[in-house]
Amino acid sequence: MVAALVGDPARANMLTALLSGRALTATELAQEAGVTPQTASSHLAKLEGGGLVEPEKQGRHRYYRLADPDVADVVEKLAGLAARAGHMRVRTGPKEPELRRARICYDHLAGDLGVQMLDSMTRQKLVRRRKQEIVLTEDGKHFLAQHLRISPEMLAHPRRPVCKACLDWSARRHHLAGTLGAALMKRFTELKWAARDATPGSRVVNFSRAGERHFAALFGPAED
Amino acid sequence: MVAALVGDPARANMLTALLSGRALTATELAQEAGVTPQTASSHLAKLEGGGLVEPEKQGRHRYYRLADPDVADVVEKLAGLAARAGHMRVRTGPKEPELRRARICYDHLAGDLGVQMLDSMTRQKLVRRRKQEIVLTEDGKHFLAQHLRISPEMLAHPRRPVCKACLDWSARRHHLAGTLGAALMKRFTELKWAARDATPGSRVVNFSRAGERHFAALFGPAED
DNA sequence: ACAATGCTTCGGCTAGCATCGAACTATGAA
DNA sequence: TTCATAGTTCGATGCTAGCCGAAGCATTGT
Repeated sequence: MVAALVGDPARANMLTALLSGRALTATELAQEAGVTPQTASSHLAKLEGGGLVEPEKQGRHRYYRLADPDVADVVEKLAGLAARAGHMRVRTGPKEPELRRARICYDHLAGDLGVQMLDSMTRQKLVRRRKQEIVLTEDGKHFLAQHLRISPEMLAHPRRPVCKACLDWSARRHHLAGTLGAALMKRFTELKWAARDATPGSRVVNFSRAGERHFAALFGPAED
Repeated sequence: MVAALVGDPARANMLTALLSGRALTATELAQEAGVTPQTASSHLAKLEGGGLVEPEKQGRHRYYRLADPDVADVVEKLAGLAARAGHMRVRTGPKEPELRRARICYDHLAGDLGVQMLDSMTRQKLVRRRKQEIVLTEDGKHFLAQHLRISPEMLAHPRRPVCKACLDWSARRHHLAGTLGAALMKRFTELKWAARDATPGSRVVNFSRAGERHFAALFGPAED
């Protein structure tokens, strides 16, 4: 029975954490639920079996998201009933705004700006996307060479792809990984458009005023 | 947690039995759930504590009914999800055929006829569906104005969408909610095509002979 | 190659809870 | 009153399922 799945407190916590629409890793969900990773793994297997969540593998991470809007709808309504019965749940607030905006994911740009960049590149036909696959177009090569002094040779690597879609945890969209994603981040740093936060262990990326302007000129959001 | 209450099979059976809107006695619910009266009593106390059901004492009987339409809605949607996951409930036999055929879901039409209507509207291109989203087409606006005297202005609402997919519990498909779903049901009632069952608390919708004919003319099933 | 990280599987422990038998209260009928 | 029926409370039992420690894969990074 599906309701039994939602009934367990640990699983309920996971589902409410996923209500934001973001995809979360198994360990993050374990923390949200306050259980060890082993336990969380078991819960997630059950949720998946019940069709409530869907996994997406990404490297050695496993991102989970709600399977479909109906599930979110039911979980919300259930939470509503629970609230009315006096059983209010603590609301998870927005954690760190600057972390959502721009951060390092491995070696490339993630967060809202990372997502915006990939969106813009797609719109400008610098890359072509088909499902998870991304390829650099001829236009894209010219664009990179002209504006950022990035040549195709710099992107060659025996084992790593040039372009790769990487799931973003703050926005629930993809951003650009691969050697191109890394090269772009490296160039932004060299040009002093952006720098990783000084705090050790922090993944936040701070853009300078000028950097933000230049970035927007190249990869600004869609204008409606 | 409220979901845990619905999670237990015995309690879930009781709640689905109550979905008809009728009030049932404790012993009847015990039979529905397939447990002894003692066990049922304990379950009912819990459901009452969680605000899901409300008792009404009458002589030496205790009638239980669902506490309010929101509860019915959540239980239905939960059952819908369960059905989709293949974990179809054993007990969900055609207990009440007329309930499966046509009933009120908040303020719009649900059940087989509700699903059929949305299907037909999609097929006739009166609405366009993209995933969960439904939009009224120009054809649809003309159709509504011509056959049902429903104008787009009547559907405007600051916060409520015109069209919305709502998961149906008996059929495991979607039917039409939103201001359009409500307006259609209202018009059916005004035209005396259909009327809510007289039994207090019942959610059954009865179509008249003529009403059924008119409905079929507009939203009849696909002919193969 | 090796180590580190993310996640899963396995085994055993434990707590919670659904279940029922038996006894108790309350309403209604003779 | 006495009996019958509806429903509850109590106590004992047994099963399920959540939980964690330890160990096993898989992927990535040095």
